[in-house]
Amino acid sequence: MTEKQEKIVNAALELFAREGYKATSTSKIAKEAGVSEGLIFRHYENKEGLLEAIIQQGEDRIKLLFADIVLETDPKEVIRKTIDTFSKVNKKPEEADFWKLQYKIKWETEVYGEHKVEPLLKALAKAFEELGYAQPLIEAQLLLSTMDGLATRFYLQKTGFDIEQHIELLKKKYEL
Amino acid sequence: MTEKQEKIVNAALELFAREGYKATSTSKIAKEAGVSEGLIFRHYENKEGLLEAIIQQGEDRIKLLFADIVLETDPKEVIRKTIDTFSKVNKKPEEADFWKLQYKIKWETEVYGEHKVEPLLKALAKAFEELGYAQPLIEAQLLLSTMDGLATRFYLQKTGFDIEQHIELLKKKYEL
Amino acid sequence: MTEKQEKIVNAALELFAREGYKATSTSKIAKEAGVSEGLIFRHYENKEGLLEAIIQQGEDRIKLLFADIVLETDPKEVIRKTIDTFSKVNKKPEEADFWKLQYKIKWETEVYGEHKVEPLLKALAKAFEELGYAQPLIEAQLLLSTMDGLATRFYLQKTGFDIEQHIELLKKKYEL
Amino acid sequence: MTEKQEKIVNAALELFAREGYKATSTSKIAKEAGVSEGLIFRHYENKEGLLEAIIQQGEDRIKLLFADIVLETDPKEVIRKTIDTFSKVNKKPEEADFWKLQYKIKWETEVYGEHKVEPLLKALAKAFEELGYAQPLIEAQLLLSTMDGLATRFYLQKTGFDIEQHIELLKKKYEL
DNA sequence: TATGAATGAGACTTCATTCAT
DNA sequence: CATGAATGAAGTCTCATTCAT
Repeated sequence: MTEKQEKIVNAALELFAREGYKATSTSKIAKEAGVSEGLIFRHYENKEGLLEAIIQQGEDRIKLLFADIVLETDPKEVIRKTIDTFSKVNKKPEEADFWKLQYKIKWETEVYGEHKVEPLLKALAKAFEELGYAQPLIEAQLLLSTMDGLATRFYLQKTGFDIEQHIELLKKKYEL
Repeated sequence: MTEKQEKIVNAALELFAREGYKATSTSKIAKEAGVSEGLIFRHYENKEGLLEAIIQQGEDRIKLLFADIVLETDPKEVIRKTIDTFSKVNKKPEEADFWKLQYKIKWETEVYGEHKVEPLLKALAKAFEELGYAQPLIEAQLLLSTMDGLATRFYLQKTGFDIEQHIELLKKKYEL
Repeated sequence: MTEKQEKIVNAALELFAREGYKATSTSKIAKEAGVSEGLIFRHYENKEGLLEAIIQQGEDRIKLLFADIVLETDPKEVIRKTIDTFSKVNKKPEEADFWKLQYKIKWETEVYGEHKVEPLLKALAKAFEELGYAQPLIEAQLLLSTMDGLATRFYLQKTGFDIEQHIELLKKKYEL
Repeated sequence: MTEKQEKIVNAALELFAREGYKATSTSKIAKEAGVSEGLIFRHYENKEGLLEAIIQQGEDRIKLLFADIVLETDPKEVIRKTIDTFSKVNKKPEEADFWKLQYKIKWETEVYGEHKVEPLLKALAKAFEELGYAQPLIEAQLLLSTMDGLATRFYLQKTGFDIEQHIELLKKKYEL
């Protein structure tokens, strides 16, 4: 990846996250990246190709994040790490765009991206099972949904939404 | 609202919900509505104006839905009704577009629309307080977030996502 | 066909004939026609659609020209009229663009457009047969090819190429 | 001419012949030739320069082909050789692109290239004169036009156009 | 010699919006 | 009220060409 290529990806990531994929023009991306518009297409063929490259990057990053959790054996630890990873990640402001895009893009592409969280879901379900929960899979899905919902608020509700308290409450509910 | 006006709104609602606001052209709306493109602008001045009209309609409808809950005095009933209203509404296929748009538009406009749920949030918080929960407001927000997250999955995860089971589990957690 | 539509077609015809289809930009057409570029696409969907409309027009016109010949019963008349129609047509300067395009477009689209001359070919073959020529179909094809070749020179050879003399010679060869 | 230069010319020849000059991008040529795009411009300055080089090559080749005919003294032989050369050349499939381009390029550049056939034309006219034809120059031009027309069909009419029969008929007409 | 990143102009096309009818 | 022709700006993408390496 050349230097300019990186600039393109960064600019696109920021703009897609802020304004949305459709609402971001390639000329805006080029201007923001300080690059000629044509270069985008030399490297990515398509505006969509650019998006896909960014999404792919995201997927790799997510897998990396979850790898640690999936290998964990203590069930309580699995749940705790899941919640913590999620909360930690959202707090790094320099990665905010990246994560916001992951949520936003779901609604623009209408692809939920189940497979991305599949390993995590399985690990969570197993953990809940070991802890004796009645419906471990549903339980796991519910937890992930709750965190999805919290993220939505976190990213869209401008006025100080303090996610920390919700995280704490959530942990208490799972006796962590 | 004339007959044609209604056709416009319905077509726009469906298309905005399915394809997104930005991705829906006024010409597509006109074609879908069986109306000339110019007519849209006679009635709504703007594409944005059309969206606002639809959002306004939505707000009215949501207020109506919640009015009943807000007046409820039994705290457990408040929580139960909140969950049930949400689950009932998502199940009516003829209203699916309407609700989907509510979720989708948040991400396109980056406006969470806090005020829409404010009364419901207050009622829930009061209910949790009366039931002796330690952090009633956080508790209320967490519940709403969970339902937001469930809706996201419901609307975006194509392969049979059975929301019913999650609803049941959720109720159990609140001892309903 | 509205007034502006006609202007578009005329400008396109002229430019396609002069510069070629590929080498003519829609913006040039719009400018030449005194019309906004967008209008071209409202009426023709595509640059290609515009070309097709023009070609279709041509086909209709050609059919009309040939209709007369095909109905002729005297075999010598059939051949004479074929040659004369061809020579007359090429001489009208206001139609030059139209005919030039017919020839030029063959090479850009790589479609010979056999079907266009099929009825004429049949009529010629029948005429040659009645006149006792040994290979009437080949004879007919050869005549048409000769006229194709003459047209090529006529349209491309800038310095005075006097087609009249060739026509006369051709007629003599068929004893007309 | 280096090896890569040859690859460029060959690729360009094929693409220009198949798709046309305007419709062939330098990037397509580079890809087809297995060469970097920049190299084309190191060797030819221009896309147009590349075309001219190819055309020049063609001219040399044509002169070579005709040299033999021009030196012939027997008038009937001149005519026969002209027709045969033309028919032989079109039958070699590995040279098809080369010849097709000669025809095609006329229409894209609107240059008939009279000078290329001038010596041949003169030789033919002389032959017809010696054979006592009334209008030897017109006669010569007519013959060349016929062959032009046949070539057009040969190159553009996909469904089996058997040029052999036309050649035979043509010869008969000149009592060869 | 050869590459391939980079560019700027311009290609085709879509879009929201206006306006005469 | 309603149409649909018309527009100008902007959108995505392609292209010939340049240049540092």
